Amino acid sequence: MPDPDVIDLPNFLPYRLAVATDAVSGRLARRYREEFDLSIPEWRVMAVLARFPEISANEVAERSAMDKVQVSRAVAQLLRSGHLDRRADAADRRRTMLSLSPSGQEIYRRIVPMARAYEQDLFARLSDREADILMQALVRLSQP
Amino acid sequence: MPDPDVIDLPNFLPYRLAVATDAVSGRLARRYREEFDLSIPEWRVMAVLARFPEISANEVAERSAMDKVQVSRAVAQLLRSGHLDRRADAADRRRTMLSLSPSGQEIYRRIVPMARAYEQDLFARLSDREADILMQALVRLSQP
DNA sequence: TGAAATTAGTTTCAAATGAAACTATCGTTG
DNA sequence: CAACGATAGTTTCATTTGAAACTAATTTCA
Repeated sequence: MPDPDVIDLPNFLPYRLAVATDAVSGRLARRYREEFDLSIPEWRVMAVLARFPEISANEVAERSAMDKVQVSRAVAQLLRSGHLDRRADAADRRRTMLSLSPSGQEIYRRIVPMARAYEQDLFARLSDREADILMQALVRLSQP
Repeated sequence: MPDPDVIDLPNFLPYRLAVATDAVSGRLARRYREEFDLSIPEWRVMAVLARFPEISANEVAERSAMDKVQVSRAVAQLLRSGHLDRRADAADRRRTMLSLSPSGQEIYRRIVPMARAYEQDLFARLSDREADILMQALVRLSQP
């Protein structure tokens, strides 16, 4: 019977969640880095732009759970490595419209199977029902 | 029906996990900081020492999913703020035995109800069965 | 209209983090 | 027992990250 005055870290939800994310993100980050020389923020930007081409940096931020500073830095790096194209918005010259360059599309095309396979590897540890409940629980925990 | 060539970030498990952890840890970190002026690594060290008094820094690292550098830095800070006591191990003078100081115990005693209440707040978003499945799923995802 | 407030995005500076090197002590074995 | 390797913990240095300040363009509204 657990002592109510002492917290058992391995059973403490925020800790367990952080440990799981460290493990899952860590392995994935290593693959992005080794196989594609991308950081996770860079990958997120590419993933958003693959799904929503020609959007602004701010819209990328909204769709990737990153702030505008993170996006700005990831975009700068992706421009350096040639995976992104950027053009000024004629209607509002503060905004810049972003999209994957041909090289970015090519890399993205190669990332997708790896990312899917990795995700499948994770889901293989769970039954379908457990996976559903997990995904839904994570959404609930994300709410403010 | 989902496009197999495009990944939908909000439904991608590693992303959803990272977003949930950011939310959960972020809110908690803010409270530790505001109410107790502690970082999460410092809190982890204290939580481990409350449960396992008089252990070495290495043992703290093993029990807190941190590496020895993180533990060393957190311990240094906790010594500065007076929440930890440290004494050399007579048998092995490389090791130092750590424990919560009276002030550390006092802080810990005040943290526990806050941390439990916060965790309860999270679990309140889930049914008991969902919570069980979530906790178990997180353990499975943490495995190498 | 035009000054003030807002928005998009970047840069700066300080603090946090990670990897590798380092110090000190201990254990092992020739 | 002396040299060598292993272990506990710290420090250094480079990179990453976060918060705030900044620039440039746009919108608001007196």
